[in-house]
Amino acid sequence: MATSIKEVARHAGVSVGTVSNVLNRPDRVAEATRNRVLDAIEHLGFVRNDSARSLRSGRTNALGLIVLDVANPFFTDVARGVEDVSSHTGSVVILCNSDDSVTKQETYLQVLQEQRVRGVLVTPAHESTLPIDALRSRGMAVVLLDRSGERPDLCSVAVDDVAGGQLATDHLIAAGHETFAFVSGPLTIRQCDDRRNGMRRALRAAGLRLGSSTRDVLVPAMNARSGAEAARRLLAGGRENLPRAVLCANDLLAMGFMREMLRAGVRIPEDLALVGYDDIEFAAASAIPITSIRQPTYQLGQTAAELLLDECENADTHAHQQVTFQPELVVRESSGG
Amino acid sequence: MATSIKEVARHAGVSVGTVSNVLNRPDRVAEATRNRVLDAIEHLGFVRNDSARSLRSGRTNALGLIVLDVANPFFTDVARGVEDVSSHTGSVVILCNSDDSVTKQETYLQVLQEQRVRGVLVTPAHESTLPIDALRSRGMAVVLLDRSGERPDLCSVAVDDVAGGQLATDHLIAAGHETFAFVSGPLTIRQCDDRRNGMRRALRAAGLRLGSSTRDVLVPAMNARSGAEAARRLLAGGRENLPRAVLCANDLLAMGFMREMLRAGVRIPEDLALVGYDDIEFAAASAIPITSIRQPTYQLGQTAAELLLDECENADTHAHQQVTFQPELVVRESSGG
DNA sequence: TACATGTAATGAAACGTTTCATGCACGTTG
DNA sequence: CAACGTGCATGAAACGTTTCATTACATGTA
Repeated sequence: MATSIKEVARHAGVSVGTVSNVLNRPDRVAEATRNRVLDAIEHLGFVRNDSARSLRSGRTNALGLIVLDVANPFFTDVARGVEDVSSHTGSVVILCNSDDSVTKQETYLQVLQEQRVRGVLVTPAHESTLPIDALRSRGMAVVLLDRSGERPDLCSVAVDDVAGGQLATDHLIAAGHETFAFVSGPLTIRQCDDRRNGMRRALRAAGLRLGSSTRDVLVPAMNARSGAEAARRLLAGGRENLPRAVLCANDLLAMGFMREMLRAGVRIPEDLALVGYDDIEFAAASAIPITSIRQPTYQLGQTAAELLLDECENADTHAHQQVTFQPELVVRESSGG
Repeated sequence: MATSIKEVARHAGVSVGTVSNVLNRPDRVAEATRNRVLDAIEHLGFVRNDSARSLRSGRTNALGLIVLDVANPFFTDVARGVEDVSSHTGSVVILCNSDDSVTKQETYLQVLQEQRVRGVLVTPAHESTLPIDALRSRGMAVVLLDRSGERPDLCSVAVDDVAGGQLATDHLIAAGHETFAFVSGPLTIRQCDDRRNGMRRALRAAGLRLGSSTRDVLVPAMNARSGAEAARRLLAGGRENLPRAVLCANDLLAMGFMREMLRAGVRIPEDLALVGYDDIEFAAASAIPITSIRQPTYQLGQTAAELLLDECENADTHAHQQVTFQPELVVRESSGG
């Protein structure tokens, strides 16, 4: 079907070895010969067969990326960072959504091994333990995404969610507020738990008694609908008992929360200051722009890809790193500017 | 390095052919032998080498997906649809962002050919002509994404943007409005142009004179910032000259537009009815929920992947299809409910 | 007993590369 | 003139599978 190196060789009147050299070490071939080969390639429309290439050489130029769900803007940006880095090195990204399912994750790991990818970037599914040593022994590098240094013999890249929670809360404390609430999905989600801990740490540091100054409002999901539910629950306790400052575990929650509060006549930020998390594009575009915590998601992907590629290229000199990025406070109207 | 079929064969005391049969046609191998081989595979931690597999068989199980940018929620959902379908058939998706650059697109097409992917799903970069016949002649199936049937000998999947513009406008006309504006990015973007044409068609059908009843507000980008700019430009013409109904070419524009209008004291929908496009998640979550046009993005990806796989599997019976999905109006507060 | 039938397993060729030891033709040096 | 580099090109082996013609053996039938 497709033309092979052999046909090119025949057409150019050289041996296959020479064609391979033209492709891989053009400087070792005399100019006249090289041109003859290049003409033949052009003329026949020859395209290298990467399967043969990597079968023989033992290395592919593909990377695996396993995320929970690309439809989540967080992972989308990460994916973009990964793809940009790897495209610069001529590598190719195989995209996998695990949907936080251990089964899917394992299936994909198997497939990626069969593909003999050079390495995988993986956000481990909830509660799963990656068979990292088994992967390693098959020559696959592994970098953890969005999980901080659980193992020192591994590269990982994450954002410090405790610091983020703290940052947001410090901002609210500085504005003089004294009663707080944390609106969040289940605390079994690591991000939620970390952000909550950051909040509590900030409150303690400010000398506030946790029991009386703050409360948690836990809802089942991390979307706008759940945010609205949280607002209704607080409103049910009576207008006079509302907290003065609220931190939501992500921006979707904050948007739903805000809408419900406004509808009930609560003024933001005058009556209640609000801070979200993630700084998605829409946080700035909403009717009352939302103060939020920005994470360097794109950079997260970039860095992870760079670490992985370094581990592949320079296996001997490579030093495993646990990179933790610091989040950033973006102040907007919802918290009083 | 990695253990091969040969070692498995030796360990199980059979020939390599038998191991291959256990892997590919287990029913042709006697149970006792099969178990012996499976044990050996388990014991040695053998993982098939897909490079060798596809070199020999001439077919891979990889698909190429070239989009303009996965960071765009539209393409993210499409990608999700593609990935779900292909994972069911054990295929793998190679993700490529062309950033609407012809050069990048060509680079990726080259790489995908080298990978000998079974086919590509591609949103062609602006103004580019795909070398479809060349791809075909190398055995690669092609399905166009988000471009409607330009060629009858090709599968394509798209959403009818003209119908969408019409749908949105009919809704505004039905509400009794008589002065309109279309807020949009450059009309060189096909989606913008199509949606505008749909709008004009609806206006004409309602017997309105285009020249006096509607105007275009064109801004450089399709984001919230540009939406705000469009609003300021209209406000500069005097409050009394504002249109009564506005269609924005996407929801981000609509969000920025709305914010600026609210800030200027224009009431939505009382003073001005607003309709967006795309129905992104945040359209519903915004302070005044935005009426929008929903597109079946996930389904778009699914269908495209299915068409591609059918073209690969059943090359002989496959009939090329140009699928056009119909968009849907989602009415919310911003247009008066 | 001889023969056909069917089931299992075998062994080697082939896929398209890369790699490496080898060969050849020159020119240079002692 | 012999010996030796140097620069290019060659040809065959190897990578790990799949595939297929062939063999081996057991069972059933005439």
